[in-house]
Amino acid sequence: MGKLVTEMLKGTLEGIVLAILSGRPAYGYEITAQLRDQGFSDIAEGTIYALLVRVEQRGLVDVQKVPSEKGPPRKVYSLNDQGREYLEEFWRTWSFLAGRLEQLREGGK
Amino acid sequence: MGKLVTEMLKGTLEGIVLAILSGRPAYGYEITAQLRDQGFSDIAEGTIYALLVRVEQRGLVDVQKVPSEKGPPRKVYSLNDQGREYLEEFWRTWSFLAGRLEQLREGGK
DNA sequence: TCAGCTATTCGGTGTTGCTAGGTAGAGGTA
DNA sequence: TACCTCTACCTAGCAACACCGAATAGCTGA
Repeated sequence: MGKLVTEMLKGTLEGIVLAILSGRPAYGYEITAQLRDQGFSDIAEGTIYALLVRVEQRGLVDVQKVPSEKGPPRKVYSLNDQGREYLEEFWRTWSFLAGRLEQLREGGK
Repeated sequence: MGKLVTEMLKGTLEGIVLAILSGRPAYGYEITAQLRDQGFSDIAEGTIYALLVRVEQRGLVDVQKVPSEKGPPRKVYSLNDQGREYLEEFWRTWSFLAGRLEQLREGGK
């Protein structure tokens, strides 16, 4: 996709990644691949790693280093309680925004 | 609301404003007030004006200066054909993103 | 005259995703 | 050995965007 998605991802990508982690723990490389499979075709790897560092520093996730058979050790992230709380807040905010936009879309027809 | 909304608005606020303009022409001050009424309580005025300048420079809107009875002349913006096309693209992108997030939300339960 | 509302503009800041590299481990091939 | 490929992570510099704070300007009513 294009620049539109890029701008929209600002603020939502974080929630997306946390939502993925709420399902099960995962590591950066894996998350990137998963997102690409799901249609976010041009997500940059660096973006995900930087994002994971940020959420870790904010204490939303726990990290565990796990050796890989195929390369350098993986940093496996898992959502902790604080992260789960934050994710709920994210969903509330998202619902608000999505509601407004839905309304605007209806009105515009 | 908080920082979450601020970050989410990046990329979507533009579409929101264009969607408002697709209903009828409007000027900056009016748009700001309307957004605040609709729940975007802490939208900064400066943000809207800057956004309007951007979309004007990209040729998505036409501008007309109209005298006001209550203050300085208003700059009334109206969506043109190019803007209408762009707005459709915006909705497509939004739908994609909203779909992905909806799916994630379901899965996370 | 001065406060208050309307209406627009601008400079500086922080956050965020992208670009474009680099580092490093393990396996396969010539 | 030398080289390539895949896995896996990291980093510096950049552009876009929303916010903050302040300034400017026109009009009205106390």
